[in-house]
Formats: sequence, C-alpha cells, structure tokens
Amino acid sequence: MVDDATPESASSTDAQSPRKRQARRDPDEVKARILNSALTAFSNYGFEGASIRQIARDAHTSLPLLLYHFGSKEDLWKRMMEHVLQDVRSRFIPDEREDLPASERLRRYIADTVRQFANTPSLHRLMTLEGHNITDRLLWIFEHNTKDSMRYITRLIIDGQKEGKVRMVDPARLRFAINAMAAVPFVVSAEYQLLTNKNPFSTDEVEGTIALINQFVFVS
Amino acid sequence: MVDDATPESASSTDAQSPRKRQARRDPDEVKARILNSALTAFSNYGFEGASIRQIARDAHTSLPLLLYHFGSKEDLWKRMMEHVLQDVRSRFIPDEREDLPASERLRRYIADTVRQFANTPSLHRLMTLEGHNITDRLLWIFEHNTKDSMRYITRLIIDGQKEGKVRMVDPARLRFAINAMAAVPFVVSAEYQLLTNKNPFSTDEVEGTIALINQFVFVS
DNA sequence: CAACATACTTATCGTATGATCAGCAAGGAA
DNA sequence: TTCCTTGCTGATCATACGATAAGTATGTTG
Repeated sequence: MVDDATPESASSTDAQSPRKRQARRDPDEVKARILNSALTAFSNYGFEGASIRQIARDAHTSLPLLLYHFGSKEDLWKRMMEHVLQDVRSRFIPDEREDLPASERLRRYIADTVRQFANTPSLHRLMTLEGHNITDRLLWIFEHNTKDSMRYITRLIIDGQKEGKVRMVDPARLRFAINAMAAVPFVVSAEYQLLTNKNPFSTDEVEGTIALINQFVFVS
Repeated sequence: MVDDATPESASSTDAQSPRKRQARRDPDEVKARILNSALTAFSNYGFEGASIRQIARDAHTSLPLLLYHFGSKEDLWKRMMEHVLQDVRSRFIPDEREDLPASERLRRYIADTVRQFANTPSLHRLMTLEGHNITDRLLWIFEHNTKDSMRYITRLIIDGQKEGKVRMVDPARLRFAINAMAAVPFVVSAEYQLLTNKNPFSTDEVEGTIALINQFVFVS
C-alpha cells in the first residue's frame, strides 16, 4: 500500500528478492522515498507549486540524484502517479465477482471508494488539482485511470437501476456525486475537523460517510 | 459580480462615482484587474504555485506596482479572498425571509450554492487547495466565511428535519455532502467534460445538479 | 586484473521568484 | 507658486527554481 505519511518503506533487499543481492547501495529504497515525498508535495502544492528540490530534501537525497533516477519533474509526476494508481487498482479490481448482483457490487464499490480516499486522500487531491484544466497531465490520468473506472461504475449503476435497487438518476451525474461525497471529507480534512471537531479518517466517520452515500444512492 | 474569466472591469470613473473625478490615473481599475488575475492564478496553481509576476503581467501592469498596491503576496491573497467572499455574500444572504419554512429556504440555499459555484468555480477551488492543511490562510477563510455559513445552514437542516421534510441524517455530514456535490462538477469541469461530453456550466447541467441534490436531501 | 555499468556527488548553468528602493510625474491643497 | 500626497517605473537584491555536465566511488562481469 502507498504510504501517505511516513517516508519509510519496505526494503527490497529482503531474502525473497528475485534480483541479485545488491550490497549496500539500493536505489529502489531511495526511489521509493522520493515517490512518497513526491506524492505529498504534488498533492499539497500542485504540479507547479511543488519543488523537486524540496522533494529530494524530504526524501533525504539530492536533487541531481532525483533527476538521475526520474529524469525530469514531469517524468517524476508520471512515475509517482503510476505508483499510486497501481496501488489503488491492486486493492480494487478483485471484486469482479459476477455472482453478485450489480447493486451489491455498487454497494461494495462505494465502501471501497470511501475507504480508498480515506487511505490515500492525496490521490483525489491530485485529480482535483488537475481536473479544472485540460493539460497533458489530466489527459494522462484520464487515459490511465478515469476512463476505465468510469465505464465500470456506469455499468454497475445502470444494471443496479434495472434491478430496481438504485435511484433512477443520470448515471454519470450519480457517479460524480458518489465520488464527490466520498472524497471531499478527506480532501478538505482540515476544514472538516475545524467545522465538526471530528476526525474524518476515524472509523466512525468513514462508516458514517459510507452510510450517507448509500442512503442517497439506493432506494429504500 | 466577480468576473472569473475576463480582465475587464467596470470603470469607477463613471459619472455617479462619489469620489472626486480623478483625471486619467485611476488606481481602482488596475487594482480590479489585478484582483481578477489573482483569483484565476491562485485557484489554478495554488498559493505557492502562483506567481505574482505573472499575475501582474496578466493584469497589464508591473510587479512593483502590484506590490505597491497590495504589499505582499500574502496580502494580495487576502485582499483577493475578501473581494470574492464579499461578492458571494452580496448575492446570498438576502434570503433571510423568515416567513418561508426552513426546508424551503434550504431548497433555495442549495440552488443558490450550485449556481454560485457555477459562476465562481475558482472559489471552491481555492478552499479545496487550502482545506487539507491547517494554514494561516485556511484559518482566515474559516473565520471570515465558513464558520458563519456553517452555522446558518446547520440551522436550516435541523429545522427542516423538524418539519419532516429533510432526510434524517447528521446535519454536518449533510452540509458537507451538499457542498461537495454542488462544487465538484465545476471544480473539475475539464474532467467532467471529458467524461460526460457535457458542459457542467450549461443551464441544463446546472439544473440537473440541483435536482439531484434535492432528490437526496429532501424526503419524497 | 581490466572493462564496464550503476549509483551518486559537486559545481554550475540560466532563469524565475518575492521583495525593496530611489526616483519621477501628476494632480490637489496651501 | 510651493508643497505634499498619490501613482507608478527601472534597477537591483538575495534566493529558489529545474536542469546539466563532469567526475567519483562501488560494485559486477569478462
């Protein structure tokens, strides 16, 4: 799982590692630290606001080494994005169990999505930061993630509506609403905390958010 | 109204202006241009990502003049925020008509909020950019806007629930959900357009968004 | 051992950033 | 007419930015 907060990461020099033992210098470790720092920085400050110098500093490395491993700021952004999306997918897609009715799979998707954003609030922040303007980076996200995800959930909504379980509203609009409600408490967590005196990441709040979305989406 | 796109602004050298006619040089005009450019830049790139040099350039002025009028980047941000919040309030608060039931006022609040975000998507982008971290700027927004707004709408929700018109869910959570659904289509408008091939700012989409939120909030 | 690739460092590039200061020009008030 | 405030410009500051080049260790492979 992507670690959103701490720079620590599992070493790849473990016994079961397939590659030959690489003595003391392990580039994968510093790369992982850089990717984690990059996630924090890009999601906090946006692409142009983030400084790869600062990212290198946070990862306890130097700027030239960062650029040696990742080439450029743009490339670092993409590698970071691939890293975090791969992590998302690894915990998501498995639920293709065709034996479940669509509405039930939608219910699971909602819960997974909320927990996903709770675990990795940076992800949705990244998409929010890019989502207002058509840039190369938005198109990149769209091709690598959004498009497939959208297709999948639209299917679920339509099938769930046929089952009579899902409220009859425009699927695209509903998907946006689900995403919005699932993400916003974590994206603006500080504001949430100021307003409600509650930690949106706590189990109670996460479950409450899921329950609210379910109330909206499914017909009673 | 705050103009989110064009740098043009109404001149204050009109005949009805109370201040003495000020010859050719009118600082208010260039100040207005700067504020509009600042809104665009800060909401696009975040506080640290935005460049006051570029803002000055967009406003057809120089950096020293910008700093002469606004002092510093931080101060410009605050003046810009005051400017946009004042504009929001001027089109909002009037609906304090006590003769209407709370649920009806909530219905109006929802429609106003959606249209507000459609008119000034930058505003919510600004709050999203600040909302994840407790900074001086977030606290500033909180004190100057969020707190009062929250108090007002929480009242409406609770009263609406007493009237039996509003779904019985936690008021704070409901407010966040309303805000999220009202804002997100405009905040990530480019993504919205890519996914749905529809313009979220069009009248049809705005009204559709309002209708969806109403379906969720009010009991049938 | 020699040859070579990989990981990394130091020094430096040109440019952009936020900010300051001295000076100037154009009113309005005395 | 003199003075003073206000609006504005040009030059310049130290610092930060993304990026590159040259060189140095530390392996692994032949």
